[in-house]
Amino acid sequence: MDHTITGTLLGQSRYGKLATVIKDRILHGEWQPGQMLPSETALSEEYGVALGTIRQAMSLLVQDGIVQRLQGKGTFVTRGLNGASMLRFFRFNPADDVVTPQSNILQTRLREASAEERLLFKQAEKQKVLQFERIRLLNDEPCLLETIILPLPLFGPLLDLEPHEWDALLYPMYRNRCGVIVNHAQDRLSFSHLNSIQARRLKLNSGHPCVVVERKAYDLSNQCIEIRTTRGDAYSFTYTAHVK
Amino acid sequence: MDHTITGTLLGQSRYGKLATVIKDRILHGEWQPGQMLPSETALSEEYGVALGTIRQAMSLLVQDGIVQRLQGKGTFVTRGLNGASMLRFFRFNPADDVVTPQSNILQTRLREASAEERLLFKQAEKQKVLQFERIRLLNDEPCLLETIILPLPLFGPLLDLEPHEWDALLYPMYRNRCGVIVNHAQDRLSFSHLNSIQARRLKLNSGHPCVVVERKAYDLSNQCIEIRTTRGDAYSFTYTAHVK
DNA sequence: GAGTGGTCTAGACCACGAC
DNA sequence: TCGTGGTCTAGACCACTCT
Repeated sequence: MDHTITGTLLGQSRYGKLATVIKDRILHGEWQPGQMLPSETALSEEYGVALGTIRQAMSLLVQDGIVQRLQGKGTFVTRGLNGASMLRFFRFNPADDVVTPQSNILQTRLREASAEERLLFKQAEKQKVLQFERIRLLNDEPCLLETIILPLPLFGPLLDLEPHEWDALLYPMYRNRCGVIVNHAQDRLSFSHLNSIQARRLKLNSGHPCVVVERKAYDLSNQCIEIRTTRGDAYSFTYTAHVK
Repeated sequence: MDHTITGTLLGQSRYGKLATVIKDRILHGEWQPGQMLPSETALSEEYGVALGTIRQAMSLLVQDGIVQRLQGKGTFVTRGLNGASMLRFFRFNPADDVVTPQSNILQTRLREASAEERLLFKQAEKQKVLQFERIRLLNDEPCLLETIILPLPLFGPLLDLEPHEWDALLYPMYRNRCGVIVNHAQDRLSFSHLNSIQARRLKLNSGHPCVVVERKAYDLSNQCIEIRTTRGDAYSFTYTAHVK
């Protein structure tokens, strides 16, 4: 195979070009999530570069979170985020952290995408989005209320699901049913109050203080594939950030 | 000079040992913040290792935030955090971000360190701490209320200062007056309400919702050197976090 | 033992900054 | 022009995993 790196990608080092080329091959599905990439030596021969150059390219992909390297085993395409739970912003149960909360899908509806959503999702004109709400429960007590918006036609396979067919963890479900890998996300936190409907669902009083987490999730190619708004009791809010 | 890397640091790669050795030399003040380290070739000769090995050691120090490398210029010891402002958690003025808020020192007092503080600061028995409050203002309007605790004798040079002699930015002041470099910090966010004293100082009502940021700041050797608690209007709170 | 990534070497040349 | 870090090569050996 002639995968020789040409000079078409200007302004980059050789390993930079290699990284983007290999990334493209992954995005085109040449190697599926969880699968092993060719070994360093194989790639260095295929591209006609030194081992060290391949290694530098690979370390870029590791930084991007696109591949994962394991000594003695190989280099593997990432499976993306899985838990990435909103619970990391809240502390509902001081005792156990490892619990996966239950999930209740409340209602799903199909609607036209707004202008802003079409822009984020890079949708064509008059495309639709799938919007639904769900409640997450710990020990049968509601703790988080989520509104989730997904672009069509990418998430078409979810249209026919009954509420009880949804998994408790959405991101692995996106991968299995729609082939979508969630690679990273952006969370915006702010403070607000629950309206009466939200309050009833969380078994709190109307006007109760809450923290709002607005998440935009992206796939391997930096395409936004989910908009999620999560509300939880402000008194349960706790978050730890590391500065530089 | 015989700086040959011996086998005394077990379980590490050669560049790992080199990194800790060079880090120690920095911590012992051999090269001051802002100064240039010896070049790669000089270090490789001094330690009798290949250039690439020095480079790997250096990239570890870059990751640690201890040095900064500039092509064509050299490798420099970090000057640490400077602004690192609490304003990044709040949005008081949609227009301008670049403004440095004014600073008002309210009161300073010397007191015994609590057990927890002695532990964090690694203080000897019966050491004291310097505690003070300050208000930060934007356009002459108070926006943040801070309580700051510093260990003695490290921060002794600040004991004799009059309130007006304090700088608006504390971290550069720590460096200049006490030789303390703030390298990283841990912020813990939660939600609460202002008591009557806090409310009066922020010109808000008692019981007004607020966000509390509890910060622990550390120097180059991972020693905690400041405990800071900041309160601000919850309605001005906004924070963006990147997930993986 | 065969195959993987991790470490290390001893060179070479390039890109950038300062003088 | 010189010194700096950045890139690249073509080897070698080590540590780990699987079978």
